[in-house]
Amino acid sequence: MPYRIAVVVPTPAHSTIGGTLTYLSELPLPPGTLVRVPLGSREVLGVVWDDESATLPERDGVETRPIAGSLSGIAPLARQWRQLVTFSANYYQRSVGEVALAGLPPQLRDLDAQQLARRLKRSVAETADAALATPLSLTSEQSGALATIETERGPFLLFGATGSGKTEVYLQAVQRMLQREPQAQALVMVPEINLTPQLQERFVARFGAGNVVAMNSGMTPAQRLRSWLAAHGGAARIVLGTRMAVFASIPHLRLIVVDEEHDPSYKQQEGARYSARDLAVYRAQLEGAKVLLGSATPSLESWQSSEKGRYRRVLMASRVGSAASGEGSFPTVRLVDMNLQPKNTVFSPQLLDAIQKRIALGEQSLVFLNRRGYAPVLACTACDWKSECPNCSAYRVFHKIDRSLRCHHCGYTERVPRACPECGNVDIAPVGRGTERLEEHLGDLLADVKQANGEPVRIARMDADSTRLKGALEQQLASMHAGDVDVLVGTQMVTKGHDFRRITLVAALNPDSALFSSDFRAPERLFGLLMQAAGRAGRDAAQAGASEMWVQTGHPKHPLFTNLRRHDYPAFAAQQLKEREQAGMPPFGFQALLRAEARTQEAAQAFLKAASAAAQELEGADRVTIYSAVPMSVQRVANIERAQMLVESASRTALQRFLAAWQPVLQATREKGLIRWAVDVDPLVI
DNA sequence: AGCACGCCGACT
DNA sequence: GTCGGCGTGCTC
Repeated sequence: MPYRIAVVVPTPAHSTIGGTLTYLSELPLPPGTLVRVPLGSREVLGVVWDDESATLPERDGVETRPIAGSLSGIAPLARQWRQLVTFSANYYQRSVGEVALAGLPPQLRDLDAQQLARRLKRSVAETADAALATPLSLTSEQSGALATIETERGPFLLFGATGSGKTEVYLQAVQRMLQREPQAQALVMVPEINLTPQLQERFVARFGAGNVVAMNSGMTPAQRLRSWLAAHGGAARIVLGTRMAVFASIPHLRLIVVDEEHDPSYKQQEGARYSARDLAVYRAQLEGAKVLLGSATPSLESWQSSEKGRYRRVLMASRVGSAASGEGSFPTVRLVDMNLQPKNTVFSPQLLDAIQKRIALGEQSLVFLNRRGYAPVLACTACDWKSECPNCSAYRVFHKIDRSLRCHHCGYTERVPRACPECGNVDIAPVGRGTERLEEHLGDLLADVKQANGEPVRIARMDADSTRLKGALEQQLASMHAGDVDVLVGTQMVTKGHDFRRITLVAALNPDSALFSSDFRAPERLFGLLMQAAGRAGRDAAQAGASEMWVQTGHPKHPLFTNLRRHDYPAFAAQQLKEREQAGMPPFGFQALLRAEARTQEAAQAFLKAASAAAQELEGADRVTIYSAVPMSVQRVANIERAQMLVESASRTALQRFLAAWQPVLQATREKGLIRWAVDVDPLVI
């Protein structure tokens, strides 16, 4: 007598299958069991789900089919994991099956029963521990932070300056928890895949390779399966990964660490657009685990939560190794008023002079500019031709190294034409500058400058282009550490995490665009970026007081810089939060975006307008504001037109209710030429 | 998302 | 006369 079971299958959000499907099974399978089921003409991986009201009605004419098999070697996924998936699917407006299957390693789908059994056996076999590094001794601030984390409930916002030793706090918080509970597991998340190797090294040195597994998108399918099985089986005590790791199956999860919690990389930007940081807080609550968010410049959302007491703020103000917690242990911020410089000055004489002094001292400088390539546009000097991308509403960037024009949106690349394609004029010139041109320009400016030993100055560049090849990043980092570079030019990539001990000067050349951006989060990002960049200078406490952060700006009196100068994040946050509150912006208001992609801009907007009109009829529509449909800032990418529409509410619950009611309406809305649409809840970029 | 079914152009 | 373009629609 077969049992009827509810199963979630991988279907995208707006297919008509949002809930569970009913299958037949000879055995009663508990929720969380992995099963293979027939779906249409193919066989897919599914998860047995809690049979509640979400099950789609079994319709006449559609026969209920038996499951094809179950993955009996793998323990069912825990109730808390299923709850996390269900919550995420509902909150971010996707199907449960899509979120569930996206959270599982892809190989689980592809391997047959024997292959899986082999992998399982192998994952159990290995646990050999090398000698473990001993914990570092702690500053009183670090000990205090640990004590708070031990004794209170959280969530915790570890507000720690760069260099204050947050990583050691994570390590010891994990260590204490693992020692206290023999089965306990920890999840440690980092924003970028680039940052995993160095953190992994530290965790492996402390806890042994057998206890630590990594999870990020750079791993091979086989590695991912291995890590997943080790975490799911409980053998891996520590899971270290990027945002996807928030969905890892960790049955005895007791502690979650979110490092650099303000980092926008925690927001997934395709498929289910979840915030791994927000889900970490939710998951901790589900599992009864502690959660620790760490940052020197927290997101204003988290900061506001700590102001209101929803999060417990833990402060670590001073750098490890500094004599006292005085201002002197942070780099001095020097603002250069570019209004006083000749127009189009790239390096002010003061900054150039300061860099030369550092070179003479044998110290390193870091110049950062958030734009890669040689020049963002190439233009004809005779007619109005510019290097537009034929497929996107954007300019192709000039890369001098391989004389190419590259579109950074769709990847379309061509060799630079010899002459203007419009008028034949041979004089086509770069406009503006990126890191390549900056490196070249700096080379000219410092051509006659020598190091103390009489050798010429060594300038290097580090950005997504220079580190594309495998091993290139590691090599560049190594030459920085070895002192083989005097001045490093780079994009924001260089400001993240890397521990450059010899840098004593950091310069931001032109950060002004963020001050007056239409994106209300631009100042928050800029402040974080500059604080991070400043944190690169003087990581060695001995030099910290003598190091400098230079900012060239046309607005030296701007409050953002005033607060930067004082290293005063709380004052910056207070000022920003006041503005946000007055404008009803997050975290005081809640937002969602409806995005549409279509053949034509008209079709994309027509869909949004129809959705808007239909929304007026819905219950709860009076508690949200729906703005007009507008083209996205880059309106066309790869010949697809894009438009979006903002929905706002003063209440998160009201917004959620509205979105849930809107979903079926959106699914029913057809528009000729529409390619796809998606809802982005709590969008980071508007 | 896949994968089918379904109706109109250039080829063995 | 068929192979194949990708437009709509379904999957327990």
